[in-house]
Amino acid sequence: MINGSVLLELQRATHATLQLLAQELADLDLTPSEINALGNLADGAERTVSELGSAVGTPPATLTGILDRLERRGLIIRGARPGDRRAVLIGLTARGARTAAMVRRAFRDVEKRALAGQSADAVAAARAVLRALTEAAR
Amino acid sequence: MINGSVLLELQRATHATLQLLAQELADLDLTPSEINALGNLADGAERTVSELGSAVGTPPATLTGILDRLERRGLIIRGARPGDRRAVLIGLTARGARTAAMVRRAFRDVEKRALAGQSADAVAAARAVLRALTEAAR
DNA sequence: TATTGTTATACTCTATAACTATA
DNA sequence: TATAGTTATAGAGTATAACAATA
Repeated sequence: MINGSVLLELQRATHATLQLLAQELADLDLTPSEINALGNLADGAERTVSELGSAVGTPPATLTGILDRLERRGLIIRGARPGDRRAVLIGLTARGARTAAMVRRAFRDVEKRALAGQSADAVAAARAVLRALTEAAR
Repeated sequence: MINGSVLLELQRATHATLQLLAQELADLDLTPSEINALGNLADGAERTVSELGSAVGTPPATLTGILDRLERRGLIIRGARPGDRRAVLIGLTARGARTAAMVRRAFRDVEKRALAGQSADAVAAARAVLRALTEAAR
């Protein structure tokens, strides 16, 4: 039964949750990609463009535009990586960190609400499956 | 740990598998959205634009453009629904059915390969989690 | 009046390849 | 030569609102 395909369900869930997140964060005026980028940066660690790209799943060329907008809005800064001046380190500004914290909270809220009826084991299994799918696609 | 967020892993897995699928189906020259639409239509059942839209997770206005291209390429046909001439029924052409079958096979291949190391229980749990996320976002 | 789908608009995302700077 | 990132280009996806046809 193709409509029970894990991949179809995966895409359905992604679209649905991204729209919900964009709604909940409507005040911040962020696109799905911007939400995704900030969600990944929310831990405060700096990342190169390539590293962030592989975390969010978009190629560097696409990320450039997304980062341009985030930088123009004062949410991130681009800096040089010591020892390799080709690489660009992406970091959050103070304002970006506050925004990212709101994004992170929205993530948690949606997860908590959506997964309330699921056992911890089921969620752990789901994570493993998601990671396996991601790994297989490299 | 935010980078263990289920939602971040969800988006990562979706991006990664969609790119893999587009690669494997490169000969068909389909975009991710077209792959998603054909994957949903592959069971041969006709659907209205709204129904297909909620299955793939895109609003009708977006779907119109995707369906325009699929129709121009002779993969789908738009027909009227008996009894309600507002609705448009989307069906596969013979050629579209063959293309959809290839899409479906690629889905199965990717799933089989990616989930080889996962137990049936884990996959079932993952499906349940995906459905819960989808449901929560309605 | 409400619903279904399409149009219109403006912007964002995407792939690809060419380019610059650095290694 | 290879790598990191940006730019350029053309096309695809998106949200929103307005619209036509039908219910």
